[in-house]
Amino acid sequence: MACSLEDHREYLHQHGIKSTRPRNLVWEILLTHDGILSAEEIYQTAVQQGETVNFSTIYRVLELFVEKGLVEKSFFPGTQKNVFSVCHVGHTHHLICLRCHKTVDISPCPLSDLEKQIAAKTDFQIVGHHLEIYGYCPECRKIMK
Amino acid sequence: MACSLEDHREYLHQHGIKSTRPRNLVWEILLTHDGILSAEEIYQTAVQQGETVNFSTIYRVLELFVEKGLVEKSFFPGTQKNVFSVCHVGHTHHLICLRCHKTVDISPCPLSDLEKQIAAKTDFQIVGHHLEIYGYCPECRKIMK
DNA sequence: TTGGTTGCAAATCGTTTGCATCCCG
DNA sequence: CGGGATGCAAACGATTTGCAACCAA
Repeated sequence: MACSLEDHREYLHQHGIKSTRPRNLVWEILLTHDGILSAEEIYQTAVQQGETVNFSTIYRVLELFVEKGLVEKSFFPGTQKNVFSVCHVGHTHHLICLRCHKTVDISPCPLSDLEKQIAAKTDFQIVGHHLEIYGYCPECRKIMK
Repeated sequence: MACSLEDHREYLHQHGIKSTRPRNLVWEILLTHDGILSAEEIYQTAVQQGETVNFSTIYRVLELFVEKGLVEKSFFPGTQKNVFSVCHVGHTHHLICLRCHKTVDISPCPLSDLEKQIAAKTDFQIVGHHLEIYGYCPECRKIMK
C-alpha cells in the first residue's frame, strides 16, 4: 500500500472529511504510531514535531473520525483516559502491555462465532463489542525481573 | 444459596472488610441489582431507599471491593462513567443493552483458550482482559420498532 | 464569500483528596 | 479508647462547550 501524505489526505477526503491542517496532523500521527494513543499523547507528538494544535481540536477531530468509522475509541485500563486507534479492515483487537503501553494487534477478531451463539441464545441484536487483553510484554517482563 | 442480610455481611467479613453502614448498603445494592451499576446509580438507589451516603464514600467502598476482588470495575460505552458489578465465581462477562442498560451474564468466559494461544504466540504474560458485548435487548428492539 | 473549522477560555463531569469528626471492635 | 471509616468541601484531570476569528472550497 502506498503511504504518501497525499494518499492519506485523499483517504480522508473519500470519507467526507474536509482537509485541514489539524485533521491531517492527527490522522498522520495515528497512522505513524500504529497502536493506541490518548489525546494527550497525540498532543505531545504534535508538539515534538513542531506543530501546534489545540486540545479541543484534537478531541473534535477524533470524535469526527470515530463518527466516520475511521477510528475506534476505547479506554486504557487503570486510567480515566480514552485512547484511540485506527480501525483496521477486518476489525482487530489489542493486546496491551500494562507497563510500556506497547500494543499488538489480535486479528482476525475471534468473537464473531461467539456473537452469533449469544444472539441466538438471548435474542439480543448485537451491534458491537469491546475486547482488550492486558499483560506484560517480553521486554517489560525482563525489566521487571 | 441463602441470601439474608447477615449472610451478606458475613461474606464481607470473610473478605476482611469491616462492617459499616455504607459498605453494607453499597454491597446490598450491588447484589440486588445484579448487573452493572455506576456510582451515580448506586447513589440514587440508596437515596430512593431513604438512605444517605456520600459520593466519596461510595467511591472508596467500591475501590475497596475491587481491591478485595469482590467487584469488577469497567466502563460503560458511550459515556465517561465507570460501572461496577459483583464478580461471579468463574469470571463472567456482560451482554449490555445500549438502550435500557439491562445486562445478561455471559459465562463461562469464552476467552481462556484464546488467551493461551495468544500468550504462546506473543510471549506476553497475560494478566487479564476486558470483554463486553453491546446490543439491543428483545424488549427495546420492539419499542424501537 | 461563507459555512464549516479552529483556538481560546471557561464550564462541565466524574472522580479523588485533605481534613476534622465519627464509630466499630 | 484508638485507628480506621465517613462526610464535607474543595481539588483534580479529562473532556466538552460557547463564541469570535479564521480558512478551505
